[in-house]
Amino acid sequence: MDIQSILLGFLMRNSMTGYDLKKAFSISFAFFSGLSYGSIYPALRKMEKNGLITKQVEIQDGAPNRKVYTITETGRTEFLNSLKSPLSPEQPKSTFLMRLFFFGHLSPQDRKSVAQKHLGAIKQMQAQLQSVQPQVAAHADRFQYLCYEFGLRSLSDLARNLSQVIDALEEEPNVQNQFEKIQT
Amino acid sequence: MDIQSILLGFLMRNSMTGYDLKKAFSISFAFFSGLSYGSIYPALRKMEKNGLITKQVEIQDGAPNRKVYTITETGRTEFLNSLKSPLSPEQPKSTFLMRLFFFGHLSPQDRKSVAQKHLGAIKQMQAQLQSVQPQVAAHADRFQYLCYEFGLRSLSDLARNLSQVIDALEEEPNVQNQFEKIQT
DNA sequence: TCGATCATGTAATTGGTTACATGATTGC
DNA sequence: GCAATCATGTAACCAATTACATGATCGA
Repeated sequence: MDIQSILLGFLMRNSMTGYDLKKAFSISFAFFSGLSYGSIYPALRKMEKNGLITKQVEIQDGAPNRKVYTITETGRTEFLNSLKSPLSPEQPKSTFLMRLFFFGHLSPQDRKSVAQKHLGAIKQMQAQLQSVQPQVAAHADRFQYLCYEFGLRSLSDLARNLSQVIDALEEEPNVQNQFEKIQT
Repeated sequence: MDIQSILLGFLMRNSMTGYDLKKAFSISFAFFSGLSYGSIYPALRKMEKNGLITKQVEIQDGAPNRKVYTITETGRTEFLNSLKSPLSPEQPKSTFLMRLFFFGHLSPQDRKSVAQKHLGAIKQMQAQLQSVQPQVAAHADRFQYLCYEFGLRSLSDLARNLSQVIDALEEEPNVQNQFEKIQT
């Protein structure tokens, strides 16, 4: 989903300034995307030029004038089409996967350490996401709450998947271990 | 993992040309990353300048001269450090998640259709990945095979997770359904 | 008085992709 | 005779980030 569709999506509900938009998805969208002013303002300008949104300027004293953007009918149609358009296939491009690929170059201890640290980080994210449950429940609509649950499940799936890798690492084809097995 | 570390990782085993490198990860790395010449050649040049690799030129007749790159001791150290460096936290930035966030703007039928099509695409990827199992088993080392299994599990986790969303969509708070429930 | 909030925007940089340019050799 | 493989590279472009620039007002 490109920046344009995301901005349109938020503007479907309310007219907003670029500043408001940034805040809006810093709150509810933070988990999957973080957009900066450097991409928002140019995008808004382009969308206005293309007739997807209109601008009303509110003159202000101290601060720069507020530019409130409102979605047009064209914009609404465009957004709804983009929502129904085929999803690009998602690649499981995990940062961990690339490391694992080269794990043969690390010592068994280093492998375990890297993997375990990563698992720790994931569990921390999980805990953090769980802790915001009340806020999400209070503000999200039904589908946004499904998003939240989907995200939580993704994280626990990832944790489980990683744990299985760690288990496999433990079963190191290790001379010492084999010896011990015979001994006991 | 940046392009530099990936290239170094492949050069750890063999000296190679840019062309070889592209082939190497078109085969084994395809699942998580696709790099183009437009990024490989400049990267190699930069790495040579930084002393991570050295170049031997093999004069050729027809084709452009082969430039075989070999990793240096500095390069090896750099690579091993990057392998042990902390992993950047991975965001579950799913293309589907962003759609779901705005599902309130679609009709129940459109929602189900979008979600189900996506599930279909994922199952297809799964089948395709399963079908290359023999080739992977033949060429991958132990850790690369763990990668493969990790990837497969990620896909089935994703499929299961999506199915749960679809189930939740079925339980549409729908007047018709409620009426039917009372009737039966 | 100091930091946060409101509010806009640009410039430099990053990290890539795609398309273009060249051209011999080998196998079908 | 035509496509694929070998082999290099550049130029244009894209989508985004980060840092910079400006400046008032309000609450602790």
